[in-house]
Amino acid sequence: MKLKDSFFYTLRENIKDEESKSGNLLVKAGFIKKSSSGIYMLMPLGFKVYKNIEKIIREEMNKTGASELLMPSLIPEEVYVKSGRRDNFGSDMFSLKDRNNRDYVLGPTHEELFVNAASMKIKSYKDMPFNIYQIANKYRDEPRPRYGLIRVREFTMKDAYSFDTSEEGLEKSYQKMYNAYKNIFDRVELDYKIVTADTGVMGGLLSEEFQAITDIGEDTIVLCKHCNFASNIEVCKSITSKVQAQEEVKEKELIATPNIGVIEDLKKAGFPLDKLTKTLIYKIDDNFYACTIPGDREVNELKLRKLKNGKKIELASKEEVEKITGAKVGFAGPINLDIPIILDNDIMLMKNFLTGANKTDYHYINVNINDIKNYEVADIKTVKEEDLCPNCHSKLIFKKGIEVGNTFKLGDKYSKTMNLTYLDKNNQEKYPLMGCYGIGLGRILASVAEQKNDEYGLVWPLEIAPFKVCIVLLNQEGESYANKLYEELNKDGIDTLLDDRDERPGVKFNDMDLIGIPIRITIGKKYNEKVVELKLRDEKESKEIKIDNLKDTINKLIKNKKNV
RNA sequence: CGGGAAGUGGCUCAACUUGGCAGAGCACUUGGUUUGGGACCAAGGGGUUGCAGGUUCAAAUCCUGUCUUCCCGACCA
Repeated sequence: MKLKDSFFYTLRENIKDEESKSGNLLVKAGFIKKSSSGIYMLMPLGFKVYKNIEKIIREEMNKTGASELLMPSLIPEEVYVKSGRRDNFGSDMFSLKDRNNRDYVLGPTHEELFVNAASMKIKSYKDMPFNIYQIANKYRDEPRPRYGLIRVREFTMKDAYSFDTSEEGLEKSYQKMYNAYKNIFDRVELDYKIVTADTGVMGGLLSEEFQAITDIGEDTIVLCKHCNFASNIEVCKSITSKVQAQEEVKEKELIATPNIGVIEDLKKAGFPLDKLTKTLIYKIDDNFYACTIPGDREVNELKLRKLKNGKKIELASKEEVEKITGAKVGFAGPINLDIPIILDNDIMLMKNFLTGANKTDYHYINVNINDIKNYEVADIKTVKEEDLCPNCHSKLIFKKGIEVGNTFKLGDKYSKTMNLTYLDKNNQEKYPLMGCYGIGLGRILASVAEQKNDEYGLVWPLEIAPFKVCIVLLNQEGESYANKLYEELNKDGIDTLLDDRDERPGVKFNDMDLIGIPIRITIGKKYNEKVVELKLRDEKESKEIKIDNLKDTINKLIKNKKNV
């Protein structure tokens, strides 16, 4: 790209509508432009980065032997009704009608169509394993798009689907993808962690997320300081950090606690925090449960819902709580309740603790497990930082992450609902075992931008940078040399940009810094002495280089960077 | 969906409280001087103030409605 006669622009001021660092920088540097909420145009520079990411993904996918294909975006609604997922997606689906008043949706994900496609081949156990994938747009009407390209409504995703006849086969296919994903995220130089996660609307057996680490991450990921344990907080097992209390068991006692309902107030009233518990009434599908946890903890609704195999979980309303407990909100407790009681496993280690009395303005103190009848014990609380690692019992730390990739072992969930079968060796009808594997291209672009920038702008990793080299032409006598260098580098496959604009040096330097080109060649004052300058975007100082050595140096730089 | 904020040339914002010719900086055009980290001088072009309605002699400004965008939350591969 020669800047003079091409569609290149940058903005000088921050964009009001883009608060996230990546969103702001990408718009300012002319990589993207918002079209409407959660929908963006990819401008030439952004499209180049996008294509570089796409290329890496395609290369790594093809290396695994997967076959690329392309699915439509417009899909009859019926397809999702059949698989039972129409309701799961609800209003997250963009839906529309065709001229004959038939219902269509814009595909939010493509498991169903891939199963349909797979059925073209799958007849016998001999037809597997295989893996098919596409790089295509997905549409999800997010309730709240945000952070530039991070959470959007139209986005490009690479989604792959593997089909196997056995657990071992699925495991093998899964590992292949898992390794390909590691290669991909290593090549784009993302700082990421792989965590175990919830299977969510995908369903299935196992889900692992590839999380880019950044402060604006929407997920909290739990890491261990010592071992390699890593989990999304949603599913992170909580092992107790409490020790069994060693005191004498006392007799429970009803005490008046007028207007002191919430934990904060109980603390202020002088009750020791380690004796406090709280009991929350949850409604899972249509059943109520009382959940008692230590006073300083939070219930993990996902874990609780899964414990009861529920579809929908919500806190009971004020009215429902009052009806169930016979007391105002704030005084619920596990004693004398008519609904199932779930105690967090930490409660089992406590003695002489405090609970609500199911009587307005009263609590029990010195409650012990024996005072509670018909309870169930489970891990229902959310882990905290400094909790113990379920794996090695060191301390846990938290980080924020953006989910840039996700791998699922689906098992036979979709082959069953969509009735995809094959005949095995014994002429028995069986369901193939599936895996599905997604990567968000825009999210990679945005996450890298979010992680790699400085006060001057973006700092792209070499392999996905829109251009690897930029030539800043400051001395008109060097013009023909600049053009020659530009042609030669591009011919050698080194994507190079030439800033031949009639601008002041400061403007050129600032623009090149803003758009984050890794290698900068300045043709300036010393061109007459056959010397140019070379500066790396992520280094402060530039160095002078003889023209004769320039191409060698650039080649070496690119080679070395790749190997690192 | 709940809470908050904002819509004024391409961008960032002022004028709104107290109604009276719609402004500045950046960007753009022309001329000149400049030329190694976002130059300077001069002269220009560009806006039915998100949209609709109302009040008024007069509305960017007051009132009503509506749309859009962002932020916090809820939700979410």
